Amino acid sequence: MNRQRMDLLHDIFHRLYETFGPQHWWPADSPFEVVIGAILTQNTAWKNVRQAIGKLRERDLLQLDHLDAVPQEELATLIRASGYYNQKARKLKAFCSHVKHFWQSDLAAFLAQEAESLREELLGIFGIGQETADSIVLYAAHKPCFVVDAYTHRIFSRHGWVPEEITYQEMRSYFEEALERDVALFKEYHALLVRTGHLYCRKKPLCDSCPLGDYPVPNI
DNA sequence: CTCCAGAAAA
DNA sequence: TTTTCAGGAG
Repeated sequence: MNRQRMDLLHDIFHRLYETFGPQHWWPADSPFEVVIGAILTQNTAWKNVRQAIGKLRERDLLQLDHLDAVPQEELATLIRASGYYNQKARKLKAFCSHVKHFWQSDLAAFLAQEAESLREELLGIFGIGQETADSIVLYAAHKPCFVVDAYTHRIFSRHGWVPEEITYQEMRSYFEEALERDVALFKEYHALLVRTGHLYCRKKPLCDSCPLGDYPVPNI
């Protein structure tokens, strides 16, 4: 395998880990709560998602059969703080409905299947795209699937480590082929990249104080 | 490419 | 006030 890439990825990880420490992802009390969070946080700040999940917890809706029984309109008002609430209410209902019909609401059994088939089945559910599917595979099913998000692409393309027009699949392979298949490593790596993107690799980048700021960034 | 949408930082 | 956000569907 590409030794250069392996060294680069490990060096970046250690720098970020030394800087930020463990991120304790995913912040949730159960696999189902991970799924809910993964859908609610789509293009939305996590602070808003926490408020929405708090509302669901108040009503004891952080269980699949409970959430499945709530009308979509009522669910939408409860998750209002997370934005796109009508879309996301429909997405949550679609997930519950799928597991209910195909797995008799046995979420643990659904998540226990082999990683690739789980990923493909997730992608067939309304509202679950590649990043959300991979987040669920990694943080709810605890299988080694590297999660790529907008920050990951932004950080790596800005440094010239990957081409700007790289696809999601190519980005995922870029990491999975160079890193050991370690679930804990994948969980921590993605969390650290999100932290870095959130704090420094913004649309208006703050390279001066960024822990990766001394890596060369080619002029565009 | 456009729509979905509220919250909090900038 | 404007920008940005742990994206995905049509």
